Amino acid sequence: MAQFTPGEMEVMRILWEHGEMKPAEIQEHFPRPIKNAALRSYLTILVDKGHLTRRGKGKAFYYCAKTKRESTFRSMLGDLVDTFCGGSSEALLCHLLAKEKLSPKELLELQRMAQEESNETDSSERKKS
Amino acid sequence: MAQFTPGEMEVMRILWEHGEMKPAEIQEHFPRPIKNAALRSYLTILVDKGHLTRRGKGKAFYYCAKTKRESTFRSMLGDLVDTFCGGSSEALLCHLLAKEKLSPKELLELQRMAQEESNETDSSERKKS
DNA sequence: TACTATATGTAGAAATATCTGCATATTTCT
DNA sequence: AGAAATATGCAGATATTTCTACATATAGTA
Repeated sequence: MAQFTPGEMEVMRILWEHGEMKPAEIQEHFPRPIKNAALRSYLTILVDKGHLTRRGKGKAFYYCAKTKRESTFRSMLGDLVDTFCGGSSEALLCHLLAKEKLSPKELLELQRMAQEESNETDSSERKKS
Repeated sequence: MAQFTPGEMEVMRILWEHGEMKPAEIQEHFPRPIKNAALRSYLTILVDKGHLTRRGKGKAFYYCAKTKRESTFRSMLGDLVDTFCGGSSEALLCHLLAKEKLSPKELLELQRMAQEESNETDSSERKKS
């Protein structure tokens, strides 16, 4: 799905975090110094690719992420799992378990919290019906 | 550290899997049709960047991955965690636990296996001393 | 109105990634 | 030696990413 260049990725990160912004604001949050027009060329490309929307508001244009953070995360995580874990996210889980060195008790507690959170998400999405 | 383009990534994957190969062999394993010379331009760039080594063997040059699969994995996983999990790999673990829906028993078993494997790796690396 | 600050539009330069075509060299086989 | 198959060398075309420079537009204000 998504395949962002490094510069595009920075823009998406900033807009995911802060919501709708105009170029000058994004520029301030950029992790390295960048000229306004250079930044705007990223924005134009991202709009063309359908990852951002743009609307005039007062004097300036405001940009907003259309491609969702979560779906990008899933897509990139999937790519990583395909490349390095033979497509099995259980293998990735295994890798993290080896690295994290949690006690069995801590691990079970983490699992409980994780599944609680995902249930909350599910039920809030179920409101629609 | 590493930051591979899509084409470079394919080459690295193939060499990580198969070891030392010559261009025509890599070409056969490439996931899409690619001309020999196009593939070789990837190889030249990867040698220049220090990710591959090259040595003459018989008529042809053979290429071998110098940048390790594991370190690339760690680096890319780290980037993903920085971008989407606030730098905490525990947050990524949490995400996977929510998705995987393992029973507590299965989870603990997985942890046991994961930590055993990583201990084996540790001790084999310790042979050097 | 004229000045200033802020935005946008646009053309295109520079660097890099991807790919093509063709000439040349080396091995192998007859 | 001569032909066919296999490799390499290299020049450069094409596409994309990243960036620069400058012209123009618009709002607010002295």
